[in-house]
Amino acid sequence: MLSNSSKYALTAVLYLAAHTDDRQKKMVKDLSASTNIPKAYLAKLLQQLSRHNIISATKGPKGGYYLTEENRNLPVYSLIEVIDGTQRMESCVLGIEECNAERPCPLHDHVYPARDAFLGTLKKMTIGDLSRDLKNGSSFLTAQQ
Amino acid sequence: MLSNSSKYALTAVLYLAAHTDDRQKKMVKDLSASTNIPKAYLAKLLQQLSRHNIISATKGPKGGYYLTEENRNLPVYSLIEVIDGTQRMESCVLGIEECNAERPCPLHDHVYPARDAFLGTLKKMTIGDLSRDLKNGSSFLTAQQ
DNA sequence: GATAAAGTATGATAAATATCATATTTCGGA
DNA sequence: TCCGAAATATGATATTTATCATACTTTATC
Repeated sequence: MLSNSSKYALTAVLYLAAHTDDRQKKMVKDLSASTNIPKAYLAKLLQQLSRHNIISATKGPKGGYYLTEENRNLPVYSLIEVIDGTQRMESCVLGIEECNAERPCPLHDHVYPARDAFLGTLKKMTIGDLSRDLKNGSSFLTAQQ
Repeated sequence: MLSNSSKYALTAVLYLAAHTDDRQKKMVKDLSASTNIPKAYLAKLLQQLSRHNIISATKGPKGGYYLTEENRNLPVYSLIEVIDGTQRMESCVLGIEECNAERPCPLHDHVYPARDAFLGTLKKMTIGDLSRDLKNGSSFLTAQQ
């Protein structure tokens, strides 16, 4: 449903949410090792997110990526928007341009309630919200070792 | 959410459901024209579906693609399975292998109810079900001309 | 049975996505 | 103030997905 890029990006950002703040930062290298995401690819994704102010970064020694309080309050969907754009999740399931309640595609009335609930959740939940379970050990980012 | 291929395939099959039966068949060429799906690409998709008995075909003059009663009773999801496989829709939103209720990813509990409802609908509704609205003019496969 | 009209099989090309590599910029600390 | 550690920018390669093309097989009809 999400692109690989979004999956990687979201995983990395949730990791940052659980393990960084203004004083504790993480380098791409370490993030890559912890999340099993290819380093160079991850670097590119993080750069995109940083450019759009979804995450924070400082260069130089002792630098790295991290999340501010502001970053944490962004909805999960804002990250997906930056990486995948809005089209992928929001356009008609059949790809029909002019699909709406007045002129619905055959799937419209049947699947849209569920899909809208799915999207609604992504738009409502923030990065910080999701990281809470991670921090207290009731959710996980990697398979059991 | 669906691949382009699945979107095309589903659109074409719903068109077949509304316009064909054992006696009224449609050639790829006409299907392509009616649905605005590239002809050669559509041909390949229909071949896949035919090979997996999702749709029916007869060769030679007067031949073409069509849906039997049996074809109509297949759930929409069976078509998606053939084209996209099951992975795309059913695997963890974050792509984590071992993600389940006991060891959930951070999104699991929040988005899975909605996603399961979405998938459930695709598995419950049949091609025939969806074609009914099309036939009586209360749903549409193309944008207004 | 010859012919032409259809689907079938297979492979080639194009575009998008995922992945890798490398040079540049910024900045902390000796 | 200079060195190295980090992100940043840019571009190259590989893989997947979408698209096109073409030769082959089956079958209705004359």
